Amino acid sequence: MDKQKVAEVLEEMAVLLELKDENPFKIRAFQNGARAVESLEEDLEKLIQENRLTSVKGIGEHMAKTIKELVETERSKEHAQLKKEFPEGVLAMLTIQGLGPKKVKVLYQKLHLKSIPELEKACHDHKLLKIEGFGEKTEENILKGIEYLKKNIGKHLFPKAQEEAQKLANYLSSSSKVKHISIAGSLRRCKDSIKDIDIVVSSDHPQDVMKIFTAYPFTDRILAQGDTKSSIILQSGINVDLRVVSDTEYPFALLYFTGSKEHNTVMRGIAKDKNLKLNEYGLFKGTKSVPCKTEADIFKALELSYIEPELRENSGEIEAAQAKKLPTDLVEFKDLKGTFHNHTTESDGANTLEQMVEKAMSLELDYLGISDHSQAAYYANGLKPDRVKKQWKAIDHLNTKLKNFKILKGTEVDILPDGSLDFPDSLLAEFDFVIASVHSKFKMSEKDMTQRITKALKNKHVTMIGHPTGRLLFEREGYPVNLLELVNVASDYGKAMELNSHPARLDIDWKICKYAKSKGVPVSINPDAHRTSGIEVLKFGVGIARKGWLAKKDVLNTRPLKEIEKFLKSYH
DNA sequence: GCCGTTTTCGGCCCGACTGTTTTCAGTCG
Repeated sequence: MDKQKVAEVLEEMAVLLELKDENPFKIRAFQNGARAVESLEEDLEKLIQENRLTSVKGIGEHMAKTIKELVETERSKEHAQLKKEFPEGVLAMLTIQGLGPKKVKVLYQKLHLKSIPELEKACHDHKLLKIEGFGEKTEENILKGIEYLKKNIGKHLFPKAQEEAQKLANYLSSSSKVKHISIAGSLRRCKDSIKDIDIVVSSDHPQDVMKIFTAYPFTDRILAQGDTKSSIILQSGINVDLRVVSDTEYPFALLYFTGSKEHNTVMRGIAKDKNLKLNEYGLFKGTKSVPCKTEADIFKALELSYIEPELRENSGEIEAAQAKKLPTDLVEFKDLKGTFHNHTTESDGANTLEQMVEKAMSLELDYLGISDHSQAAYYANGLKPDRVKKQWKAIDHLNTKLKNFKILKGTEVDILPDGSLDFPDSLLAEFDFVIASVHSKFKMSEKDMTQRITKALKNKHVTMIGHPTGRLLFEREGYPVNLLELVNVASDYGKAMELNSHPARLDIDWKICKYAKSKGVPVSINPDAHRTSGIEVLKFGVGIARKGWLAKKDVLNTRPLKEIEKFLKSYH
């Protein structure tokens, strides 16, 4: 069992202990243990072999034994014992907003509710009112929470779907029967939430390819198997459609199955205007087909500039392609020269300043902005001014030792409910950059929230707003805020906007990126990294930025260090 | 359960909000 898996088991044990109403500090010990394992720099198996597990902070005798057991036998007796006490569905209830372990435990013990559907019915029948501590509002909120979960059922975050798709694509490519292969659909378009995986293959032996496909070892169920199309459900629960076509059909199939549906509809209309017919098999003039070897050829045949897959949402890209006004140099990962918004062990990060810097250097970045939390973020071990100054010293010291790399001193300062900031201006003035974020009091009216954030953005020391809507995909809606107005203010005051690259955030949304670009507001692609591997999520931010039509010049952190320092100086 | 320039027990990040109560428990960040 690998680190990630071990951490997940420990995390689940913490949840089960919570359900059992165990000592809260014991629960936290398991959570800490999980985090410690997950953020291990060293090889877990090596640590076990050399009997050094307990030397890791947060792992004691007991946890070390459990981890060893998990790695060596793939299971833990204690974990199995805990799981036996609560049915699966009871754990699932915890994913409902506003329902924690205490309430779930009562629902299970008093009403014998064992799953979300049972809970839903009980709410409709007003059975919860009988229990002390539960009222009408609670029932309403639970139902709302269930609604929200249902809305997102069967959807997956981009990285999860991407990983599964890539694994499967690699498996298929290893067959000599597969000539061309591409991941298509919403994954290829870099959408932030993915419903299923589409793969397009060209082959002279479609039946063989289908056999190989349905024999994929990580298949849970085969839904359909034909000569051109087969569908399976993976063990991870993701649906996969495979299309197999001939080599000549391949570019057309790829275009068609990349979509979007709306984009395809307009494309077919354009073909029709030229007396042509476009479908997944080809482009036809009467019964004669127009030969195209690549997607680019198809666009050319329709007198359009090439449209990158990320842009194919029918949101103006076809008109722009007709007018030859599409951005030609969409941002790429290699364009990023540095990045902001990174946490260290000073606040709630899992890795030290040194480790974060080392990672950034390995990604060939030239600068890294450190922005630990401010004092109001107690839960995240936010820094008081004296600790900020200590960190500055550490950064200064490390900077003198670094060649061709610079650490920028920043903060992720809390925006307090009245729009004021969690540090005095005198302190803010001394940071290289300031990210201002909302972490509290989400339930404000849109007007009040917009005012609150606007006030923060207007503070002359603030560089940008962090995760501007606070959304967590599939978990929580963002707070209500008028983003267009925020972008307008950013434009007026010469500020930047953050594109938080965390796959569950991807905040601001790609649609807002487009608006920011139109207003000349630079977008900063930030990782919001809480560990070294967290910096790698920048690639997802790049995907969203591309989707939002951002070219290299529209992204703040494609600028070289010298330019960035000049830009940041304007905030002093 | 983990930790300790406090060595074998006592402390472990805090505060706001909500909905339930009528003084507070549960949840969240």
